[in-house]
Amino acid sequence: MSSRAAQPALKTPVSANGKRGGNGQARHQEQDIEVGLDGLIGHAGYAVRRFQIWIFQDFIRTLAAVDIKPTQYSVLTVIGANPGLSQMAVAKRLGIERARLVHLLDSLEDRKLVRRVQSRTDRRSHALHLTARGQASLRQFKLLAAEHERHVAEKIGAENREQLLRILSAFT
Amino acid sequence: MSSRAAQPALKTPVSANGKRGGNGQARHQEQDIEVGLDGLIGHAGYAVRRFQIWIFQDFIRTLAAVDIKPTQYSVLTVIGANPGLSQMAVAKRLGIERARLVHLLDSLEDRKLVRRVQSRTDRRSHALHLTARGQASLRQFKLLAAEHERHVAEKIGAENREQLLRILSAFT
DNA sequence: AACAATTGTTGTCGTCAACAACAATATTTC
DNA sequence: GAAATATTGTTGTTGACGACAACAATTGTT
Repeated sequence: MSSRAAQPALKTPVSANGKRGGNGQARHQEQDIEVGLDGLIGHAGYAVRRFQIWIFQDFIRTLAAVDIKPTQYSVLTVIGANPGLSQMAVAKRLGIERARLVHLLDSLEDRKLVRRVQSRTDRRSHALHLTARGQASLRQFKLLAAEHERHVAEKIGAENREQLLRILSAFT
Repeated sequence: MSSRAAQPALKTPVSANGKRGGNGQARHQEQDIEVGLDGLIGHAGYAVRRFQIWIFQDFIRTLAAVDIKPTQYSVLTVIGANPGLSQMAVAKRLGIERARLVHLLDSLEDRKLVRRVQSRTDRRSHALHLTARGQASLRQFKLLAAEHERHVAEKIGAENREQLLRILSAFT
């Protein structure tokens, strides 16, 4: 571990401020002081959560001009690769609830990127297709997404990114 | 569903066709058919998101008996390692908004795990401390969190987990 | 034909991030 | 030292999101 005690240490680098030379002048520099994470370091979940936040923010920023968020991109990509899928199938594949997918598709349909076509084989379900505009747009989105992916590579290193994809390939 | 789920996904995107009449009998087995992710594979963000969902669910499940969620655990850990921190400092360190931290601390204070002590050097701020009960509880939480971490190692492999932590160490 | 399951839809609830506004207090500036 | 500015904790609002529950229409099952 790094510097600080791993156990219930009552002393801490941060609170030193309170005891030390104790003149009443407390300048607000607490923010600069190193705050120990203790047990949090070594937790995969914490690192993954922080990384996921970063990566989503970069995706949103990179695709801000076209106003496409990660979930929307994933829906468009799956429909583009598998035209005619039902909403249930898309939801299942992406781990989205069908109730949520309804709103996502409403938005994408409003933007004329997706069409819900009544299925002839099952009148309950809708066959999902990209419109011509949706296909053209998706091509552009993919270019921007590739740029985002380059940002990731810059951030963590190209070979680290490869390793990451390999390690997490089971979750796709 | 659609008769033959559009296409065998991984192979040919049906794009060009669209009009292939041959739908025949529709058995509802679309769910079993492999749905291609196309461009989604190779996107770090997608894999990371799915993994993060899995890892949080396992954490919540593993610590369900003590009713501690990931964010609560991170707050307790940081306070335990750095007693006397202000709410602002904790929020900044963990990337939580201070508005959100208010509710988190309300809950933890109700459960007698944390105490907000009025700071003598800055009457605006609260010095955060674990109660005796909070310290004892945190020790138990850490044991359960370690068990969760073992689940992660089982899921992706111990050395893959190590690599992951190394790759993402910059985000902690 | 009666019953059960699936699909899309609507709605509610709880979590969470992102803001905005505010009172109390602290710091800075003149 | 007084006024202007900034920070801290708090409350509230908004919107995205997952988890559920209920429902009509339709399909599958017995």
